[in-house]
Amino acid sequence: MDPLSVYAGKVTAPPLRKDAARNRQRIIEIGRKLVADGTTIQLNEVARAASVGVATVYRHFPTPQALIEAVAVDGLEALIQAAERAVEQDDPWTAFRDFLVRIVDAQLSDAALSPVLSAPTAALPGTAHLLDQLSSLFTQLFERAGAAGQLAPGITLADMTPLICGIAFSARMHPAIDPQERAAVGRHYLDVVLNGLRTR
Amino acid sequence: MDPLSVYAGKVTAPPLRKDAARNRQRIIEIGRKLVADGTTIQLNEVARAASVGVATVYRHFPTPQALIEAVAVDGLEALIQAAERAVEQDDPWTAFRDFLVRIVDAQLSDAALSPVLSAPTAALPGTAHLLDQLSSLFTQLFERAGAAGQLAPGITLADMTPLICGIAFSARMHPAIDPQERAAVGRHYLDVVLNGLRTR
DNA sequence: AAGAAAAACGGATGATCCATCCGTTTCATT
DNA sequence: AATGAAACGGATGGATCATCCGTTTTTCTT
Repeated sequence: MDPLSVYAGKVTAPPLRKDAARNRQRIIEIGRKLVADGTTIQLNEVARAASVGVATVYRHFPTPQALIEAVAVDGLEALIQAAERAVEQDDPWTAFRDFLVRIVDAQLSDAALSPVLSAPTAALPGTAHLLDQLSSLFTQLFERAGAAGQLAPGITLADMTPLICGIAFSARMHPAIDPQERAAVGRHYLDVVLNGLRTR
Repeated sequence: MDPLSVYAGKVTAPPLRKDAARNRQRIIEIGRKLVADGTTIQLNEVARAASVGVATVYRHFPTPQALIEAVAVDGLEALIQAAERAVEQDDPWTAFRDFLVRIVDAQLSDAALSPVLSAPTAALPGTAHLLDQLSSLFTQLFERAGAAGQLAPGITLADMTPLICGIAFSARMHPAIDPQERAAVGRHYLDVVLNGLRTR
């Protein structure tokens, strides 16, 4: 039987070989460190730091962007869980607002998230799937808030991702040293935008 | 007499030699084209396109950032003029708002401006000077609006540059094709933020 | 457990990109 | 026209990128 047909259409790829899984994990770990430090990712350098051949890195992650996405997976899953909890919330506006607080905060504390959330297209299929889930949940939150008459007219779903990423961008640009303070700045900017977004 | 002492403290450098001025202009023209196209700037490539030696490019602009700043000069000067006109405006809020509209629009129509306005430090002394002028004029606009009681408490001068650049970032992220439409999106996002900023 | 097939590995290496250095040319000055 | 200073160009050494292929490791089969 052709392996291609076996996995065709599946999101889950065949399980990795033991050594491959180990190396992949090592690479991601190094990637996480580099992303956190704000260093621009160089795949050759990642290989050296992970004590792994260059080709191994390139096989797993053809581009730095792909590695960043792999690093972002945990954060994306956490956001999806938060969105799932939010859709359970009774009050549409509270659900909407709390989730936005969460997503801004996440972008500021996890440097891998911003590039993934603001990238037009994903490099890894796994990321695309997570982004789809997140997008679908967020759409619900947005439409519920809109249906409850809480959103000013003229605001569309397509505006939300840019606005959220713009807020994170602004907060990152603010000359705040300490992460705590930066989170507060992000929260502040979000409040400004939410004020502007809300029906008055 | 030591040339250093002659020019010490002056912003204006000794006039360029004829050939140097010509080459500098050529290089900037090519740079303008590349920036407009959104291409990442490679100094060797710029040299080739400008029919000039690599060293000539590096002598004038040690980094891509420096070339971008040179390209941005016209836009910066236009913004300074707009700010000067705005401080003449009678109504503090109108002056403030109109200038923000202008600066957002400028960032969206001139791709060289964003990196310069959001960069923490300038690569060329000329840019630093222009940014200082702009900053000083904007401070006046901001403080007048604040003194008129039009700004919500909690908003500081240090928030304004991040917020403005964030708005431009958001608009650039929006999936709008046509520049006209993108300008409208930027204007829209600015309205949202201004709503949130204003005392109610 | 042994052997074979498949999967993954590593790092040498050619290709590409970067930026400096220095011999030559052009310009301004007298 | 001569001289010194300023600017020029591009060859080139150094760094980074990413592929290719001979070797090793794992998994599967019998």
